[in-house]
Amino acid sequence: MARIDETAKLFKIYSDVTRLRIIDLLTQGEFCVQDICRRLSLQQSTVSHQLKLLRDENVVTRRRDGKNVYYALKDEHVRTIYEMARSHVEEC
Amino acid sequence: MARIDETAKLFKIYSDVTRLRIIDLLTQGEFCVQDICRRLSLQQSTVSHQLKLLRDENVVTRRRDGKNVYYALKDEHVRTIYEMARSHVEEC
DNA sequence: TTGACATATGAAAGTTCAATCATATAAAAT
DNA sequence: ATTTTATATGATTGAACTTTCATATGTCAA
Repeated sequence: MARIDETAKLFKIYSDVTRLRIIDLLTQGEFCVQDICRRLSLQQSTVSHQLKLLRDENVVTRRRDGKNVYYALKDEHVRTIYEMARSHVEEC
Repeated sequence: MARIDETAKLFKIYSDVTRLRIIDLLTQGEFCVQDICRRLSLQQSTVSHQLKLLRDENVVTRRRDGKNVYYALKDEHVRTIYEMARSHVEEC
């Protein structure tokens, strides 16, 4: 039962369009918050809130460099999950 | 953009504990609505509503036999996605 | 040390979604 | 035909989630 809860949680973090757009961008590399805002036309607050959720679920890593904070996908796992889902969607 | 929307939708259908419990049960075979209710201790209405969502997203198939309606996982795709997510959770 | 820029975060507002209730439809049994 | 059993579904309520607004925190430059 706890296993199913965890699985639902895994799917949930990827189930929001804003978060998925951020993840999609991060497949291209590391970006700071501003970059993400500009590229995706999102408010800074929205992005920071979603990045916090992604961080809490170990989807992204955080690195501060001066005033900027850079985010990147945590590991290949994340990339794999995203790519797999994307390719599954293509097939339909 | 439409691709990302579709991907989010795919993740969303798997992101609810009740739906995931139903999917988990259906990995064992075909069950009618009542069976699902009994096995998972859920109300008939709850189960029917969730089965409708799963049907709309092509996760399950429906087969009527007399008064009963039997549901099963639509294809191996669904099984693959679920198994993959589960095994990913195990690793953490 | 003050001002400017970047990010984070609490609270309120807005939105989506699941469970429940009531009821409709469908099939079989009497 | 009517009752019983199984399933589906519209409407409502309540909870969970996302966005926005306002503001706080952190870093650098002047």
